[in-house]
Amino acid sequence: MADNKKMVESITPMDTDFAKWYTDIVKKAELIEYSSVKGCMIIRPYGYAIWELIQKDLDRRFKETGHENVYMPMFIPESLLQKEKDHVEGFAPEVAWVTHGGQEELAERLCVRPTSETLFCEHYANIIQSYRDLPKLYNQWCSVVRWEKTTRPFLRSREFLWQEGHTAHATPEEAIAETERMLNVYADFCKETLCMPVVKGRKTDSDKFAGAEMTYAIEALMHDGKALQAGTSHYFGDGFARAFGITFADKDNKLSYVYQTSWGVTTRLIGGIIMTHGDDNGLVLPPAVAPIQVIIVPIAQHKPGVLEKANEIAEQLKKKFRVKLDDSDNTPGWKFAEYEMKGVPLRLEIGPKDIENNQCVLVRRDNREKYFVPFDNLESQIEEILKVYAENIYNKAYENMQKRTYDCKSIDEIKQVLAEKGEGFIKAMWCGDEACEDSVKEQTGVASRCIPFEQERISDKCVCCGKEAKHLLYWGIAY
RNA sequence: CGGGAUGUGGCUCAGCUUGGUAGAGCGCUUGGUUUGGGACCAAGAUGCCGCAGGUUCGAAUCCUGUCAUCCCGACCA
Repeated sequence: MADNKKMVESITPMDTDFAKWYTDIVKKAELIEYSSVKGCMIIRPYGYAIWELIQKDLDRRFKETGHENVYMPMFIPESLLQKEKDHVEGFAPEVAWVTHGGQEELAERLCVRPTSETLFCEHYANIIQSYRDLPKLYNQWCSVVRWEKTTRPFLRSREFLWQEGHTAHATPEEAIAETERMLNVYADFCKETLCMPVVKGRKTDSDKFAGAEMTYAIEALMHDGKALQAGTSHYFGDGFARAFGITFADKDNKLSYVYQTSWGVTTRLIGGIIMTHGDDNGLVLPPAVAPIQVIIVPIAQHKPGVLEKANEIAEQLKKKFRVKLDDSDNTPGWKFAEYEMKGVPLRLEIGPKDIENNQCVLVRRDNREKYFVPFDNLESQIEEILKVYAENIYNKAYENMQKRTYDCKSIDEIKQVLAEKGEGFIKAMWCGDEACEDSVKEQTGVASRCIPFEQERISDKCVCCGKEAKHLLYWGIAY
C-alpha cells in the first residue's frame, strides 16, 4: 500500500503554502476551472451547487424581510454612471467598457455594471411619486464585472456572482434600520448556515463604499489569520436621491428626497467557507450548503445484496437529506479520499459485514469519528450527527478567531504580535483621525477592518497618536 | 500596475544549456481479477510543446511580442 502513495492525489498542506493549498482545493474539489479570460472562472456543477444553496437560503431570508427580486440591465450608459461624483470616482478605475455594437462605434460607451446603484436610482426616480410608494425593497441576483488587477478564484475575480439589495425609504431612521437589519441577516446567515463566525461593525470613512454615508461590514477571519470582508451593507442618506432626482410627495404634499441603502454578498463566501473550515484533506462543508450531505460507499459491492441494500438506504435517506450513492468501480479507499476532498459531511459505509449485523458505518468529515448505526435508527442519527457537526465546525472556527484576536495598546505591541503570533485580528483604540489610520498601516502593515458594534475600552489613548481614543477598531491584513 | 517564477496529451512533470520533428507516471478506453483508507494484470487511444511573429535547410529547444497562471508588493467584494 505504501508503494502506491505516489499515485495519491493529495493537496499541498496548509502550513507549507496556504495559497497553494487554497487553489489545490478549489481545483481538486471540482469547484472551478480557469477560463481563457484572466480572472473569469468556470464555476463547475459542484461549486455552483454550493452557490445555489447559498442563494436559496439567503433568498428566503430576503423574502421574509419583505424584499422582492428584480432584474436590471447589465449595461450602464457612461452619462448615467457619472451622475454621482464619489460613486464614479470609486468605480471608474475598474469598469469594463463596451464601445462597439457590431462594427459601429457607439455614440455613448456603455459600462458593464460593476454594481447597479445608478440603474436602481434611475428606475426609482421613475416609479416613486408618493410616500405610498415607499419603502421600495428590491434585490437582484446577477453577475457584475470589475476589472481587477490581481485575481483569485472566488476571492477576487473579474466577473463574480452576487446579490445586491437596493432600497428606498421615506426617512433616514428607516433607511439606517434597514442597513442594520440586512447586516444582521448576513451575520445570522454566516453563523447559522455557513458555520462562520463574523465580526459586525462599521467601516471607517476612508474605507466606505463609493457614494455611501456609512458602510457596515461583516469581517471573518481565515485559517491563515487574514481577514475576509464577507458582506457589506451601505447607508446612502439622500446623496444618490439628490443626484438622480428621486423625490416623493409626503403626507403634507411636500416634496422630499428618499433615503437609500444597498447591501450585497458574493461568491466570495465560497472562498470564505474553504478558508474557514478546510483542512489538509480538502474541503469541509457546512451541512446546510453541502451539495451532498451523505455519501454512500458500498464495500465489496459485487457481493450479493450489497448494492441492493445501499440503494434501499439511498432511496430512504433521499427524502430527508441530499444523498449520493457512489457505485462506480473505484475502490472504497479512493472514494473515501475523493469525498473528503469534496468536503461531504458524512460518509455511510455499507458492506457484507454490516448487512449481517443489521447496521452501517457513519464517518464524520470534520473529525473522522466513526459511528455504528442500526438501519432502523439511521435518519435520526444522521440528523443528530449533522447538527453536532455543524456546531463543532462553528466552534472550531470561533476558537480560531478568538485565539488569533489580540489586544494591542501601542504600535510596538502590534508589531510584536505580528512578528511572534502571525497575522490575525488586532484590537486597538483609535482617535478617529484618518492620519492615524494611515500611519498604523504604514508602520505595521495592518489596515482597519471595522469599528465593531461591540465596543470595549481597552485603553483611553489612540494606539498611534496617544490622544484620546474614540473607538475600538479591528485591524488586520485583508484578502 | 511594479518585481519574481511558470506555460509540453485530462493531471504532474522530463526533454530546452549544445536546434534534427516528443517522453514518463497518473488519469482515460476495453477485457479480466479485485473491493473496510487513493487496487492489480493485459491491450489500446490521446500532443499544431499557451498563442503570434522572427532566425534557420530544419524550432518544444534560439530571439521578439503577446496571453494566461502562481508568488511578493500597491489597489480592491
